[in-house]
Amino acid sequence: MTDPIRVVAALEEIADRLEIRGEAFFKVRAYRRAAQVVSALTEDLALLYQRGELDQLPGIGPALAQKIGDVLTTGTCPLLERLRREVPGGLLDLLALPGIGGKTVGHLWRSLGIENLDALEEAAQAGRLRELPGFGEKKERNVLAAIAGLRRRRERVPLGALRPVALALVEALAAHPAVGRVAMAGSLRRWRETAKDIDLVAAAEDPAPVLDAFSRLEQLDRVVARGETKVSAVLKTGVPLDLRVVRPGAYWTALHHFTGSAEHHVQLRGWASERGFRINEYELLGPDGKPRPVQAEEELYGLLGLAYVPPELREGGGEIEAAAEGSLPRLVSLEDIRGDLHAHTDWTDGAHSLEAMARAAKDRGYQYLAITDHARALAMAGGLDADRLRRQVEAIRRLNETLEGFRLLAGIEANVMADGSLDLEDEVLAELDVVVASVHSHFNQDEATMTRRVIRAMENPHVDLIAHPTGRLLGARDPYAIDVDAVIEAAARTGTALEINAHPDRLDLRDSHARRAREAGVKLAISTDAHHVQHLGLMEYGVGTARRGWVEPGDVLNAMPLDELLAHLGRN
DNA sequence: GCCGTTTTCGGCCCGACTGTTTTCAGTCG
Repeated sequence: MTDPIRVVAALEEIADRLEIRGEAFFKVRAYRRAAQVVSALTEDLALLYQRGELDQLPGIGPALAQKIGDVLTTGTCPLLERLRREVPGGLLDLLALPGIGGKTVGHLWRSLGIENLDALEEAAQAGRLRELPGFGEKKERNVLAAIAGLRRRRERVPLGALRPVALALVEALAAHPAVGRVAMAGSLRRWRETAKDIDLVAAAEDPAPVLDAFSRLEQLDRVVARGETKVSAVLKTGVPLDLRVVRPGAYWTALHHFTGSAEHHVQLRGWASERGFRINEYELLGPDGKPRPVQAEEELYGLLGLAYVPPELREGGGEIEAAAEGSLPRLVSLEDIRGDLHAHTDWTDGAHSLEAMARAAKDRGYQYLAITDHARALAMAGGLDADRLRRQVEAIRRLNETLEGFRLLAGIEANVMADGSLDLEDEVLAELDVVVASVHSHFNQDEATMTRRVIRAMENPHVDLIAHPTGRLLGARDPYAIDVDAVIEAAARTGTALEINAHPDRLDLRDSHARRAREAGVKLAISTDAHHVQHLGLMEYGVGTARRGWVEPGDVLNAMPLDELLAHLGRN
């Protein structure tokens, strides 16, 4: 039986290809909507199928139920296969270009015979796009810029796409009887926001059977190189991957070596050599030239007279000096997090009810969850106007009476309009526990205008924090032009917190900005922006990013217990 | 393609913006 994720992917692919083919808008939307319904499902999709209850789901009738059933049992369906023959796959890449949608892709294909990114780039460079109705020179330039941006982003894959894959591979390896220890290394272990490849390190007395078993894993597309201790392969998703298998005695030095970063190693080896030590992939050699046994990474640093440097800090950003003088931060961890300050419900574009979100947060051991649905300017998401918001606040207050040891906070994600005003009146905002403000429109303002706009929003005394302050979508959209340092300065001055949006497609603020913010004394909120109960689990990505920014629990708004948080927000 | 105290056809979350137009199509959230 196929994974529900495959079903969602198939429905979305059908929608994309139908749209390119010029199919009726509402038909396309029916497939998109079905994909959303399936992905938000809390019941077991396969079970619903077996009971013949798929067409009970909202937006799913006999035709879609049939197709979902086909995909569940066979991995595909006749319509999808036909569309794959009729619509070139290269056109799907074009949909990822900002400013290009299904209709335009269809025109480009039918009028100019463009079937992929390269052909589009060539046509734009040759000035052939402006021949199309609705196209001009400016749009042609925008297309070229969009292609360049897409290429730049695709060199590295967002952490959120690779980490689960790496964890699954680690799990598969750990199950092998010959494997002692195994872990992911490289930039994934350092929680870097994107990665070029997956690095795994394992310990085994005899590497050969482990390498054999690994080479046969179904996730691999092909093995590129195979040596005594190493396999290089490419996953079916096209991501390169290295596994090294070393003898148990060399595991910790190998893990450390392959965790990096290169810059950290350069500095660490410099420090070590000044003290007569040498470090390589397999061992730590003392001033006497003899290897020192290393049973953990802590020991490696300890033998060199340094405090343990967590992987997230190993970037050559002053961590060696700090480890030497004992001034490394006590990094925030998942256990410090007491709640989540940015979440959506089915009152707007979230998948689940207030109660379901509250229960999920409570089950995670949280003390609180802020409901911050979209405000009215985000019309497509069903943004709340003052009346509906007040009704939601009432519903939250009522629900709180039934939730023991847990509190839903009534909030809003207000839109920062083009001029920096908000799309709800101050008197409404004053009734809320927490006000999150964010930019969802006019992304292409110049830097000065955008910066003034966000700062004006922070100057509103009701605004508690700015969500995803730079607006980027990893691998999809560059940040808008904004002077982050000016925003940090204004945040410090106005006492406004800045969000580290934990969604792995955002991670915004990014690590380096988070570090500058905390140094300026700005409070940070690590928030998931959950639109689904499962998104609450993305918190670890935000924490990873915060750790890379040297963030301590005391810097984090949602590391505060409820009463302290309410006092900080000025609401008791 | 789905759906129905607007019920078997004719609707289907909506408003702003952009780049192209001279009244609008396409995109975005």
